[in-house]
Amino acid sequence: MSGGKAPGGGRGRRARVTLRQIADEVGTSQSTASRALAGHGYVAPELKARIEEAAARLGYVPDISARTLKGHSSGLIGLLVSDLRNQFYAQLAAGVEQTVAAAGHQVVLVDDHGDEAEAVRGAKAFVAMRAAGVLLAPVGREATELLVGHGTPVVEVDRRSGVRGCDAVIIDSESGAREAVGHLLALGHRRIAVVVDETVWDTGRNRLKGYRAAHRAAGVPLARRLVLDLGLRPDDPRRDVAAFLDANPDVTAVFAANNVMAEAVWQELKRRGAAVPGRCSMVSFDDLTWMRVVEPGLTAVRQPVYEMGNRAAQLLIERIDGGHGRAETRTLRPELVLRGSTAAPASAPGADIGAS
Amino acid sequence: MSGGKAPGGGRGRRARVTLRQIADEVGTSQSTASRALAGHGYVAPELKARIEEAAARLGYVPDISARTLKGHSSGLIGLLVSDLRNQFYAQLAAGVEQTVAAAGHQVVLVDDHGDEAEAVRGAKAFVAMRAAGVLLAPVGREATELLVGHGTPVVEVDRRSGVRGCDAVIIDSESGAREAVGHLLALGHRRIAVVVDETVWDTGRNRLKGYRAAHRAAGVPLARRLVLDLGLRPDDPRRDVAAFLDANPDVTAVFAANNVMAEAVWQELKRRGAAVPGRCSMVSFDDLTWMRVVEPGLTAVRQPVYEMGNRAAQLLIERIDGGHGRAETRTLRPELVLRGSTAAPASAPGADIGAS
DNA sequence: TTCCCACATGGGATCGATGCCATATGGCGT
DNA sequence: ACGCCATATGGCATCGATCCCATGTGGGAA
Repeated sequence: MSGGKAPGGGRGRRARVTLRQIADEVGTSQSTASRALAGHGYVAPELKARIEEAAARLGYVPDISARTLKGHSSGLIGLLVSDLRNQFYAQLAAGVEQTVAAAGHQVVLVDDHGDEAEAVRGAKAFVAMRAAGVLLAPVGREATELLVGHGTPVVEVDRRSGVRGCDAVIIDSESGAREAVGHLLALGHRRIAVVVDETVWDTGRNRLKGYRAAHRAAGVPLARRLVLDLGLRPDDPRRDVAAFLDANPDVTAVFAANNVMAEAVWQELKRRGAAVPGRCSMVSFDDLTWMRVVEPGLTAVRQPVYEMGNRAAQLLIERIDGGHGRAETRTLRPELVLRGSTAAPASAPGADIGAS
Repeated sequence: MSGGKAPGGGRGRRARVTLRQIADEVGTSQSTASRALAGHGYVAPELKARIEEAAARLGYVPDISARTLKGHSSGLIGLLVSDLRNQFYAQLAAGVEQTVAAAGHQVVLVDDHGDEAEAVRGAKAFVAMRAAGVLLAPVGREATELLVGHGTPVVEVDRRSGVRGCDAVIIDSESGAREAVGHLLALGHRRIAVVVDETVWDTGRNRLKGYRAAHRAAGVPLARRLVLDLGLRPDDPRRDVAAFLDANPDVTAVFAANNVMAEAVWQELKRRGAAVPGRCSMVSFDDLTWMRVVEPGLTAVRQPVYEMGNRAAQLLIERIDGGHGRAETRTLRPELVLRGSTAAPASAPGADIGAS
C-alpha cells in the first residue's frame, strides 16, 4: 500500500528484472530469493520481507518460460474452436475463459475455421508451448490424436472425435432434436423439413437422428426429399433454402439444425413473405439473441453453451491436477423454448409456400 | 506419403523428445541438429536429411519455453477484451486471431469483464509469459502503463487510454454518431433521445459528442433531459429505458450508443407496442446480426469490427518485428446503414410513446 | 561435552534450444 | 610449401527459476 509506485514509471527500463537482481539488491542468493517469493522452505521473516519489498519496488515478474522449462508444463490451456464469429463458439470461449482465469491459468485461442489442417497446426503449437491441457471442438481425429499421443490432457467440447483417452462435454443433440421435432409433430405437422450443413460430426448426425426418431415415435413416415443437407460451409445457404422450398412447396414446418441454418431459413421465409407460423412453422437448434428479438420469437432448442464452456474447463483442470480416472463424457440437456414461430399447420390444404 | 506414421502412435510415450535425443539417434551433436532443423549455418545435405527424418519419426516438437528463455520473447500475443459474450468483442477477437495466426503466432485471450483490476492481472500474466505484444481495449490506464513500462509493444483497440507510447486502432465514434443523429434530424426529428452506458471511455464520450455536434450543426437546441446515461453494467437496462420513456413521452427517436443499449431500447419499444418507426424511430451504433433480421431492420452505424481486429494485429506485428517509429493511431470510418427503423416523425403532435 | 535437529542460507545442477567459438579438413591460389 | 577461406561439426555457455544438497549455526537434550 505505502510506497509501491507503478513499476517502470514509464521510463525506458531496458534491464529485465530477474531473481538474480532481486538477490543482488538485497544482498542474498537466488535460492533464498526464490524461496522467499515462492513461500516454500525456510527464510527468516525479516529477510523475506526485504526480498518482497525489493521485488515489488523493482517490478519483478517471474519468467514463465524459465519456470515452464524446469517444470515441464506451462499454465496455458489451449482452446481450439471452429468459428469465433459464430456466437455459439464465442459463448463457448467466454465460458471457458471464465473458468480458466478463475483457476489462475490463461487461454490460448486458436480458430481452425473448420479446417482439419489448421486444427493440426494449432495442436502442434499447443504441444510446443507445453500447454497444460487443451479444449477442442474436434473437426477430425488427427488433432486429438496428436495431443493425446504427446500426453496432453484433452477435453472435447460439443462434439466427439471418437479418439480414446480424452474426456468430453457435450449437449444431447439427439434428444433436443427429438423434442423439437416432436413438438412440431404434436402440433399436427406431417411434412417437416430439416436443414443441416454437416452430418460428418456427431452434432449434425445426432440432430438428424433425433428428427428421425421423433417421426418414428409419432408413427409418421420419413421422406428423404425433406432432408436438406447443404454440406460444410455452403456459399449462400439462403439461396439453397430457396431452391429447396421451390422444389418442396408443401412443407409446413422447418427444423433448422443450427443457428446458421436458422438464419438462412428465416431470411428466406421473410423474403418470400411467408407468414411464420401462419404458412410455415420453424424451430431452430441453438438459441441466439436475435431469435428472441424478432417478431414472432423463434421457438428454439436452447443449449447451455456458456455453461458447457465452464464445465469443460472445470473437467480439464481436474484432469490436469491429478485426476487419473477413466475418461468420461458429461452430457448436458438442452431445453426447448417455445415462442411464436410454431403453431398448428394451416388447415387449408392449398396454402403452400412455393414461389409465387 | 511414405513412412511418416502419426507420432506417438497412441502408445504411452513417456519420454519427451528433445533435440538431444534426435542428435543421439543420428549420432551427431545438438548444435548440428539445431542448425539442421532451423536451417541456419552449415550442415551437410545428407546429414541434414537424416536429422529431419529422425525428427519426423520421433515426433519432435521444439520446446517453446526453452526457445523463449534464450530469445527473450515468446511468439505469444496477448488480447485483452471486456466481454467476449458481446458480439462486438467476439468479432474483434476473431479478426485478431486470424491475422495473428497467419503470422505464425498465437493469441492468449483474457476477458477482464470491464474490471480494471482483472485487466491488470491479465497484463501481469502477459509480462510473465514474455508476450511478444499485447492488444487491448483499455478499461483504464494501469494495464497499458504496466505493459509499456515493461517494454511490451501495445496496440490499443476501439478505445484509447491516453497512455503515451502505444499505437491504437479505433473507429471514429464521433463522426459515426454525428451522421446517425444527423440522419434523424434531417428526417425532421427534434426530440431525439440518446442512451449510453458509459461516458468514461472515449467511445461513449465521443458518441455523445457526435450527438451534440449534429444538433449544433442543425441548429437544434440540446436538452439535458434527453440524455439517458445508465452507467457501466446496469442491472436491467430495459427497465431504465422504460422509466425514461415514461418520463419523456415526447421523444420521437432514440439513438442507442451501442448494441447492448440498442437491444434494451428495441425490447422496450416492442413491449409497449410502440410502432417503429411509426411512433418512434431508432438508430443503433454498432450493427449486429439481429438488427438486419428483425422487422423492420434497424438503421445502424456499422463498425468494421473484424477488420479493426485485423488491422490492429497487423500494426502490432509490424511493431514487434522492428518498427521503431512514433506511435500512431489509425482511425477507421464507420458507415451508416439505412434500414426500416427510421422515418419522419408522426405529424400528429398528440402521438407520443408514453405508458398506456 | 557431545550429538542431533530445527532453522537458515548459498552453491550449483537442471530443464532444452540457441548461437558463438574452437576445431578440423580439403581445395586452391601464390 | 604456405596460407587462406569455404565447408562442416562439436563444445559449451547462456537464458531464469527451481530445488536438491551441502554447509553453517544455535539451542536443547543426553
